[in-house]
Amino acid sequence: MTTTEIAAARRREVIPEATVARLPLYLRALHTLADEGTSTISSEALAEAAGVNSAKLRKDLSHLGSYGTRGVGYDVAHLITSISHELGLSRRCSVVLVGVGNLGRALAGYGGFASRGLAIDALLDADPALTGEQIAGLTVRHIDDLPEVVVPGSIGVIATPASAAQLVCDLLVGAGVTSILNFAPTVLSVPADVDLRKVDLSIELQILSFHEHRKSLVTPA
Amino acid sequence: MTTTEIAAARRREVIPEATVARLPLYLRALHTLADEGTSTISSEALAEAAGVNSAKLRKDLSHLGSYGTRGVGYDVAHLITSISHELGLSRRCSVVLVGVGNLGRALAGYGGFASRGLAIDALLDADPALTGEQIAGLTVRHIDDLPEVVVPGSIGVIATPASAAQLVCDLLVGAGVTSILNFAPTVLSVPADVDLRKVDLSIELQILSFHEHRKSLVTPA
DNA sequence: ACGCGCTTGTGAACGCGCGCACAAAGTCAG
DNA sequence: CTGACTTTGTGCGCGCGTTCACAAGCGCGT
Ligand SMILES: NC(=O)c1ccc[n+]([C@@H]2O[C@H](COP(=O)([O-])OP(=O)(O)OC[C@H]3O[C@@H](n4cnc5c(N)ncnc54)[C@H](O)[C@@H]3O)[C@@H](O)[C@H]2O)c1
Ligand SMILES: NC(=O)c1ccc[n+]([C@@H]2O[C@H](COP(=O)([O-])OP(=O)(O)OC[C@H]3O[C@@H](n4cnc5c(N)ncnc54)[C@H](O)[C@@H]3O)[C@@H](O)[C@H]2O)c1
Repeated sequence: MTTTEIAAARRREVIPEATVARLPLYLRALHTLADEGTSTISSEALAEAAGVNSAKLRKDLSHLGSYGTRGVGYDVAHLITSISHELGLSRRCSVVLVGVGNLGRALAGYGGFASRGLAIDALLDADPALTGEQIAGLTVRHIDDLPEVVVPGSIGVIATPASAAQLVCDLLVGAGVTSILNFAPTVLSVPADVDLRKVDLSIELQILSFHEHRKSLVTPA
Repeated sequence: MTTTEIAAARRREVIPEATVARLPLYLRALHTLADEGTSTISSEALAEAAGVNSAKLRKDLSHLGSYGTRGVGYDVAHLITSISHELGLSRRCSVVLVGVGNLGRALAGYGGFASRGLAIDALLDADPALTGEQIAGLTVRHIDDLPEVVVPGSIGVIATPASAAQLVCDLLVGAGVTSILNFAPTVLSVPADVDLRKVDLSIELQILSFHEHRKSLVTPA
């Protein structure tokens, strides 16, 4: 890290969580725009492409300290660099996936991560029958090898059954992982310094089910 | 729907979106408790199991109009019935999945939905080579058959490449679907009366990447 | 050089959700 | 029956996030 970057990090205020969650959205829209040859874009147009309010977009970008030009808009290439750097995607980010079942295989074979600086670097499973198998160019290793594949900054992904999730989570934390994405439908407990996010498909469907149910109540068949 | 239910729906206030998102969490914890033979539980204990604040839990449940007993707690079985009904899970909810690729297959083979009143009823794909194939007890049908498999109240799931997502989305809306879950990394536009939720794994990883990057800044190696 | 029109950046108001803390309400023992 | 204990239901204040609306800033045409 250069001294310039350190200074920039100090100067920069803390970025609101809600903003962080939208930066990847902007980044995707910007990549699309760049591919189309667009070099400059207004907050209005970019907000439209990202599906958000333009004032919100401007406020979000202002947190980055990346300045647009009044009367013109934002420089697409500069914004991509700026957001990528802020998200830590400039230097490739290592991802360790635990649980190579139905979901794990789909994730391992997915190309959408690598294209944005994220790459799955290791596949782990407790099933001896799976270790050694080649999936998407990676060799499945035994869960006991976890400490060997974790490097500082690694992100852990849990795709095991719910019953094994807390155990695997503890192993990850023990190996030094401080950022975990959990697909198992369980509440996991982690130390305060570990970031834990979850993706729960059942919950998403149940939320939709709720609204569908509500619609059927106000509009009785 | 009985007149009692209509009356209940009228009496019940509108439930905050944040509460709706937590009901499935409570429901899961309650099912676990019921399986263990617990018949009564305090808000404190249930909140612990669901990983939320107990005051928040009580406020959430108060929206349901389901009353606990002071000094005792909540009746587990009654709460399960009450939440399930509120989420519209009492009568089975039909799910139509479009796009039987890596992710679509994983979803189709997943048993976690059916166990909670949600069941995938139809698999659709545009690839003629896939139509007729049996997956998880269902026959893959051609996307052109969409109108035939959609019933009132169906939930649509999009697991196609991003390039086809808006097209598929329009087809779903055209067929009468008003609740859609999208896995493709694109912004979709839908009429105002359609509920659209998205699950974006890349975004989750990028958010974790951001925090990991931040940690490395304040603790320079 | 200068003003016109466009776009950014942000001040301020609003609404929502969270969590503390407590009164009301019910249980249970004696 | 009474009193002590337990747990619910909620009033209230706080902080975050969203949005409107506008002043400040910049480029461009003339
Ligand atoms: N498949 C889906 O579409 C889907 C959808 C929603 C949620 N999920 C959740 O994602 C998780 C994985 O789902 P799946 O369908 O891939 O399950 P799966 O049973 O197909 O795969 C689980 C894998 O985890 C491995 N495993 C078990 N214990 C382990 C341990 N202690 N350490 C390492 N690996 C271990 C198993 O060997 C297996 O390969 C589950 O928690 C499931 O509830 C899956
Ligand atoms: N695989 C993953 O782990 C993963 C992770 C994150 C996001 N996603 C997203 O989920 C989506 C699906 O991913 P995937 O890996 O399963 O892709 P995939 O290419 O394996 O499967 C896509 C399927 O959609 C079908 N399809 C294409 N156009 C269609 C149309 N117009 N109508 C109906 N079906 C059509 C294809 O025939 C194919 O079977 C993609 O948008 C991807 O970005 C996938």
